[in-house]
Amino acid sequence: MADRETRKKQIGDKRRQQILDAALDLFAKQGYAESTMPEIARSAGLATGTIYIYYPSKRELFIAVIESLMVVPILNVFKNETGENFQKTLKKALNERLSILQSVLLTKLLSLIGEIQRDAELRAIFMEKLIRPFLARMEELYRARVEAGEFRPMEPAVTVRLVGGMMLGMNFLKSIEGENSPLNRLPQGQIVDEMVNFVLFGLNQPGAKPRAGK
Amino acid sequence: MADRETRKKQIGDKRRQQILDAALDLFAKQGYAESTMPEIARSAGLATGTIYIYYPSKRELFIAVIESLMVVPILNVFKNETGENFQKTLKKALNERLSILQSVLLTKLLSLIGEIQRDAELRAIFMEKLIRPFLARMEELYRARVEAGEFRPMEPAVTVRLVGGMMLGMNFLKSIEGENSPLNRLPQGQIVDEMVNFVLFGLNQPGAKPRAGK
Amino acid sequence: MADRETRKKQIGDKRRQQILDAALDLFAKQGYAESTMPEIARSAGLATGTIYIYYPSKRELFIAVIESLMVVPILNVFKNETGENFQKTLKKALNERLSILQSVLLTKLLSLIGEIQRDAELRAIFMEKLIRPFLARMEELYRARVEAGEFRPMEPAVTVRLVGGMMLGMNFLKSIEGENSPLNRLPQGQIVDEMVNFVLFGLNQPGAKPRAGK
Amino acid sequence: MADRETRKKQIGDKRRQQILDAALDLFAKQGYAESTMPEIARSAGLATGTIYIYYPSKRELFIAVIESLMVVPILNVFKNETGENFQKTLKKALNERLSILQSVLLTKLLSLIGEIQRDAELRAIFMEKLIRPFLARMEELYRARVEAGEFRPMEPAVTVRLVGGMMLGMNFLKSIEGENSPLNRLPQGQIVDEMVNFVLFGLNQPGAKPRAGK
DNA sequence: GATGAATGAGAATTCATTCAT
DNA sequence: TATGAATGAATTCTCATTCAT
Repeated sequence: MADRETRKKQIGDKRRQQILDAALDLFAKQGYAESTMPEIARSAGLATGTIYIYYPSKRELFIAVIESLMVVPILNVFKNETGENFQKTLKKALNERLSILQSVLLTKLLSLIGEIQRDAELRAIFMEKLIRPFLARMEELYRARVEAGEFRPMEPAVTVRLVGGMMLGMNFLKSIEGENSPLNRLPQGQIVDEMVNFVLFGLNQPGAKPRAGK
Repeated sequence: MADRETRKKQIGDKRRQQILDAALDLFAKQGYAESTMPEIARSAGLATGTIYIYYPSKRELFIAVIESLMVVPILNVFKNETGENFQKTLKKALNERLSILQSVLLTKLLSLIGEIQRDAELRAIFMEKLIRPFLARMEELYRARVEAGEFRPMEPAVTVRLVGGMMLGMNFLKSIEGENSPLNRLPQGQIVDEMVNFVLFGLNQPGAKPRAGK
Repeated sequence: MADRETRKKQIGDKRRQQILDAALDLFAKQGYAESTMPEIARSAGLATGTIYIYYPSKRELFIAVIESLMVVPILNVFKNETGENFQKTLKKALNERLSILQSVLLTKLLSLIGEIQRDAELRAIFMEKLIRPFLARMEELYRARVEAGEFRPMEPAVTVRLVGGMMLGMNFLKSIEGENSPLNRLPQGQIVDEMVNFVLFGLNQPGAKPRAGK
Repeated sequence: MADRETRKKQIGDKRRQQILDAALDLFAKQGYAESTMPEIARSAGLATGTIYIYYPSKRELFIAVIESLMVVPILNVFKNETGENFQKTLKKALNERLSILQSVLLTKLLSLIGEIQRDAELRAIFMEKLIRPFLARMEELYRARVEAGEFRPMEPAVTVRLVGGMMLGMNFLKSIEGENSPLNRLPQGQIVDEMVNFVLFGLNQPGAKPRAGK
């Protein structure tokens, strides 16, 4: 039977994954250039040469690693939200999925942003597979809300980059602050509440009278 | 006289700057590991050995480069704003200083974020010299506005990371999108308007009736 | 019965030959070091490991390849020639057998001469199995002709190396010139005629009066 | 003054030569693939990395080595010979220059013939710089002798390859026989005499009556 | 101070050989 | 027997750093 074949393929897939996992860890922790093939191999529990059976070069391995990050569940942050009380729904959704934004994967991705940005091929992959779909999905949702009369009409290109950037940027700050970030000392519920309120209503104190001119 | 001394020192400073400039350029364009000392030297118009007169090692040079970025005028984004019509003042300020956020320096800094993040010493410098002052300055301004009754009281730690992250994140998106970013096709005035309105009032359409719960 | 045994042996011989053929091809085309075992295996339609069942190492395989070349029909170039009109006989013989000298095998052998020369063991095999018998055979024939009064008596050691070297050297030149060799544009009959005439009578124009000494 | 520059250049040339010498020795003794860069460096009294300052890769070094062999004084074997007693002149010339054919350089060249033959670029260099000029020079001399009525008219393309091949081939045989070659036990004068006589008059015993046909 | 040739440790990659299946 | 994935020693090449000039 093709049992033998199947088994072989499975082992191959397993090896590939083994290597990918080890490589992602090391690349994220030490950067691309500072991670050596023997190191990756050791970390994957394999011999150096074995990696080359599955990935023809360090660069190809890196590309595979980056591509594996592109399926990051970031896109799921915006699943279709059509609850009735929109504010509540949003909070619920964010509460459920904020962790996605703070996932290990996203942190690893951020740590490799430099390498991605500097390499044309990687940048293209990153744009096509992650950034564009992410922004497109946001824009779609935003437009729907505007049509529903719930959101103010703004330039969508700006809006999605403001909100999307906010999510990425906040996560980046949290990630670089590490353990010490005050965000770690606040209950997630509160953070989500503040986020939602900020996104919906801004910083403005509604009753505030515009300051008088001189 | 100490004229000789002075002259010497000036030449030294000039050399140091020459090297720093060349190194920053290359590090930002190619990353730390991919930039070689001979390359940096050539780009600075010097011989390889000369660099070692001013910086004891490639790593020290990198640290100096990163430190040179820490004086980035980012902090000036929030100079004291106490105009009377607060919204107008903010717009004026942002219009003047948005370019700071889109400065070449910030782009270079972003491209080296990975290297900074992975190195404890650099991360500490980055936090102390840039992130913390930046967030502290924002927090101070925010608190003042809250006391003035202009801003809603929120948890300041969250607020500043939302707004600060938004600014960084939007800039990052713009930078990674490159030429193709739609933001490049909008007049800066409009972008600033949208930003300010978003920060002040959020996405919410004021008149919208909250959707009825089931 | 030993039928099973016989069958096994036949398969073994076939495998051995398969491998030998593939290896000879590759070694000749790319050299020893540049030919890899997986490559040889693929070219033989076998798995890498299978080669090691029949040859214990790459080196042993190479030796076997070289030995297989030692049975090259070069020796037959000088089968017993005792026709009556000696010149005619020689031409006929050469016409029949010149192709031997231009055989693919000899070309392959020449391309591996370097490897053979540099390895003491291979050099010994080459000398014992090919060069010495070849020269010995020539010498024997030459001596017979001298005794028959047909050839001038010369130092046989020199004579055979002159004539043998001529045949090898001409073939080498033709082989390295490849397609472009003018020899390819002459009819073989003419070449043989010229060769025989040269070997028998040299370059000298019979009637030429020796130039007067000073 | 440009003294400094000159000095530098001289050192560079010296290094280049040092490396070339060591590389030629090793390549000839062990072959291209079997000679390692550290080995070559050690043999040249330098560090491995130093070689790469002067030759960008092992292959380039090899090409330089082969090119250095192309100036081999082989071409001088046929300097213009126009003495009056042609036979004497030839003997004298060969006596003086036979050593050229047996030079170390030619031996080294022969040992690398395989590598040259298998590499298109090297083969082209070899043909252009050595084989073609060598054959052309011979042809020119041969034609002159024919016109002078001293040599029989034959097809020059064949003649030069016969005589040239003879010289190469005899040398090759001597080289592969090594110490044991009987040629080493004969006085060079005798060898030259035999060569010249063979080339001029062939093997034929002048008085021999052609054997009767059947 | 300035130079850049020299160094050699360290990295990526290859491939003969082994061995579990 | 036959297979081909796994191994790791060996090879080429790079580059931070040193130091004689």
